[in-house]
Amino acid sequence: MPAATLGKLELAALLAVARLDDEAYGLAVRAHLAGVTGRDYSVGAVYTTLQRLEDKGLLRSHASEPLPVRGGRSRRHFSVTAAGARAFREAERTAAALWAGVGSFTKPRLA
Amino acid sequence: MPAATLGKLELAALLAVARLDDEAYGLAVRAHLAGVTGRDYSVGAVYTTLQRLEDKGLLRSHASEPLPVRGGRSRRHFSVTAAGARAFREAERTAAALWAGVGSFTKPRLA
DNA sequence: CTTATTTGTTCTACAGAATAGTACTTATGC
DNA sequence: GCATAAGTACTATTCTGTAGAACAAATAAG
Repeated sequence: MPAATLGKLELAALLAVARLDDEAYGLAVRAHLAGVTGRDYSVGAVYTTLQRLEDKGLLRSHASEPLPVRGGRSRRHFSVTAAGARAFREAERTAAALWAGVGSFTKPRLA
Repeated sequence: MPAATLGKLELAALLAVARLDDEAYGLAVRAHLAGVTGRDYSVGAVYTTLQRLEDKGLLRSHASEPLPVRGGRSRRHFSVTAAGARAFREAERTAAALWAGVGSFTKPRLA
């Protein structure tokens, strides 16, 4: 199976992990998503999505050592797998095709 | 309600209608989607989506006169409403923000 | 040391979107 | 009238989106 296509939040989360790189853990991803999409996803929404991506083999995770700061408990760090990178590029191609030609389409013809 | 965000197929269908303009009816949209996304959506998938968009007020439709060709029955033509155009632009902004900075990200760091 | 506070993650549920498949309708062509 | 083509509508099932509360672990406070 060609991994079917990613959902929108899934894709956004995948990109977030890729970008955050070493800092890619649950709450950080959530914060990043808030910045990028302009909306506030619930904690559950984010973790569920990350979990699904890992189940699909697009992400992998490992627990970090606790940090010596207040509330500094162990984090679950995510990273993109090879399959994840592929899915990512495919999504990129599709998105490009989708939006191609509509660049100057800021004023669609209304009925 | 801020119209919630559009699903991926919904967005693709909205764009298809906008582009096809006068030729935006069920099967044509379906064909366009196939070209753009590279995958074959079932007939049902397309109509269900278009219907949803109309229910949300992002599209409107009207029946055309039957064409004098074999099988040329009346088509249901769709067009983008003002609300649809707004949704469209908002999706465009979000997509831009999402992909911004990942342009040269064709080779994500793997774990 | 006992409690409060902070950061982080897991669990449980449900609504909505994606998607397929089949049936139904209306034209034309013989 | 009957076969065929082009379209659309209906029904059902799975997957994704999304929220909210519960749970865990670490340090700061008193």
